[in-house]
Amino acid sequence: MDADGIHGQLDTLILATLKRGEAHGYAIIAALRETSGEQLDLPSGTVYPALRRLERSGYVEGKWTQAGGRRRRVYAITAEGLIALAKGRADWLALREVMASVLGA
Amino acid sequence: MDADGIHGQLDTLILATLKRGEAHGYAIIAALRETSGEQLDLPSGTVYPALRRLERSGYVEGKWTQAGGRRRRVYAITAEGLIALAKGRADWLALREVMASVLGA
DNA sequence: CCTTGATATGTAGCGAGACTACATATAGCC
DNA sequence: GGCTATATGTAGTCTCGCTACATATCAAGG
Repeated sequence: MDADGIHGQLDTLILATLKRGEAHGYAIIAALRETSGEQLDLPSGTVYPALRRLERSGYVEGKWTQAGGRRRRVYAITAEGLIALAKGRADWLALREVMASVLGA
Repeated sequence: MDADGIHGQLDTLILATLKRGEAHGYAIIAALRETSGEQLDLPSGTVYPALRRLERSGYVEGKWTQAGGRRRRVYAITAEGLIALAKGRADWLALREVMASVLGA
C-alpha cells in the first residue's frame, strides 16, 4: 500500500509510532514499513509536512541532533499528542464499526 | 459520527448501499443512517456531489423518476461499480490490517 | 390559507490532506 | 569519482468532504 490508502489516518500512525519512543522522520518511515509488514511505504513528501503540521499543533516536539555529520530532526510525542492519539484511535474504532455494519461484518 | 470521519470511504459506503438495490440520494443518506445504527448522518452537500462523481466515473447510473410531483434521481450500481466496490472493500481491509499492526491489535 | 417540517436535489466556496516531482546534502562503499 | 543509502525539505496540484446556501414539492396543523 502506498500512502494514498491511509485516508486521514496518517497522524494517528505517526503518533502511534512516536509513542514507542522518539524518532526522526526517516526512522519513522522505516518503522512504519516494518511494523506494517512492508505494506506501508510512505514518501518523504507525505511524512515531513505531516511532522511539521503535528509540531505546529503541539502534538510533537522536534529538536535538531547531529549523527556523524548528518543532521536529524528528532521528534517526541507530547502530552497533548497522547490525547490526540487516544482520540485518533477512538475515531478509527468508530469508523471501523460503521464500515463493518455497512459492508457486512 | 459526522461525515468528516469517513476519510475516503464515502464512495465505498455509497456503492455498498446501492449494491442492495437502486436508490435516490435522500434514500441513500437514510439507509446509511440506519445501517450504521444512527452513527452516520451525511449532509446532502457531501452525498450529491459524490453521486455525480460516481456517475462520471461510470460506477453508477442515474435516471430521473417522478414520485407524486417530486422528482427523484434514482441511481443503480453498474458492473464497473461492482468492481470498484470490491476494490474499495479490499483497500479497506488492507488499511484495517495496517492500522491493527501499528496501533496494536 | 399559511406556516412549518419533512422530502428531495443541488451549487459555491473553502480548507485540509496527501500526492508527485524536485532540490539539497552527507556518508559509505566500490 | 560515482552510486546508493541516509536525511530533510519545498512547490504545486488534486481530490475530498465541509458549511452554507438556494430551490421546490408535499403533508400536517393551526
